[in-house]
Amino acid sequence: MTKQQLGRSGARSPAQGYPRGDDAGCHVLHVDMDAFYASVELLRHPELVGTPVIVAGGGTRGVVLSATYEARALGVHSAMPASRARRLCPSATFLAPHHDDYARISAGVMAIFGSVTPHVEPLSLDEAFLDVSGALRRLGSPSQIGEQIRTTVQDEQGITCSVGVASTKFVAKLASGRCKPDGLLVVPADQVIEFLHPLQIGALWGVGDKTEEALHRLGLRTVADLANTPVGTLERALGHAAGRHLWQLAWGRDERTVVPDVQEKSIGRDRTFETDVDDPAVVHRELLASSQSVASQLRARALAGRTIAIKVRFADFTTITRSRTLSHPTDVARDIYATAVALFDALGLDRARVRLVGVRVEGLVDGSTVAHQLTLDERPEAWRAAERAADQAADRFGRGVVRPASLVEIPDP
DNA sequence: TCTGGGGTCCTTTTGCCC
DNA sequence: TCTGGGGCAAAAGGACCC
Repeated sequence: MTKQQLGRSGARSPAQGYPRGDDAGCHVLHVDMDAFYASVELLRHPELVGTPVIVAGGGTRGVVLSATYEARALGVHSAMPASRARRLCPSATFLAPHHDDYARISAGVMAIFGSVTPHVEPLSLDEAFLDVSGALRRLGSPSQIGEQIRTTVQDEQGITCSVGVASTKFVAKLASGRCKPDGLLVVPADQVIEFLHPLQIGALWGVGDKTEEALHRLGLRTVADLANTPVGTLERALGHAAGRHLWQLAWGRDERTVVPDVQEKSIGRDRTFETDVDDPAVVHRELLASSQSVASQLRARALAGRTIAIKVRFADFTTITRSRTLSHPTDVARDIYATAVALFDALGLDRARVRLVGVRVEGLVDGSTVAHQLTLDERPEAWRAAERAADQAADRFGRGVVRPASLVEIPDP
């Protein structure tokens, strides 16, 4: 494992190789698990360590969720259609995902972060920002803390992670990406520009295919090119917010702080059918199942929402959304479903081939303070009570028992 | 090569009110 | 009564992230 100019430390090398003061002011850590889903699968399949392993969504239409580095070496990457991955890498072991395992390991990892500092901002199951400025006296320098985290995660959870250490969130994020797998990279505060400017534009957090294309059209390829372009030009090409934001990032400026306890803004569920569907009754059934799933998640988190949105993706992959805002927030599946079906039926589809449907509830508020008023049904409290009872039964006997019963209980209007 | 499922944020359009 | 426009919220779409 090589040590790069900015202070990469390899797998087990100690943190004390850094010049004193190297990480001064670098109070933001970005910790990212390496090939998270695949690594968790290897815990159950140790015989596959060192071989190409690909975790892919179920069904014929799955995509790659995660792949070991042996598979990545052959060109496999996440979000790639599983069918293509199979062609690229026929010798790989394909495994179905086990989300409960990932959630359990993730909770363990987040608990380790929490023992370092309360200032933890999870971004997903497998990564988080930490602000360690309050932990320096107790635990050492930021890079020492990073190494402690790496060791503890490896010892307690059996998987490796990479840590970026920097003075801002987005540089920490880029740093962790550039020392993967199983590394740690410090970007000293006075070397941020040297770190950023040689990078390709597409490496920036927030630049995807479309934005990269737009910037290439302006003849810009590196972060230095971006930094040396008038901000007005970027605003015209990318929109006001994105243009200005990227220009700021190109100069290493990122005011965002680590925010623990970020509140969710929406909860939803969508499903891709195994084969395209043109029967409205089948779509309705899926809307019902999704409405029930969303409602029970809302109740489990004591949330309710006012805006119901549906998403419909057609066979040609064009996607539309429709939404309606209710007079009061709800966490009742029956209300969500009634709204979702009304939105879908209003599309007036004449047996169009539907690939995916989804239901999302937005405008979330604290569900415990919501006054439960009459909305779509004259007896909403009765329905809430019935659905709560179903929640409890599901807790006790498992989802499989209750869901079909609920499907029968709530007739199509 | 044929594209998941969970989200966030931003922009543009539209309808409404004054 | 007609017209214009500002301001606002909701709706819709799209880009992006993991």
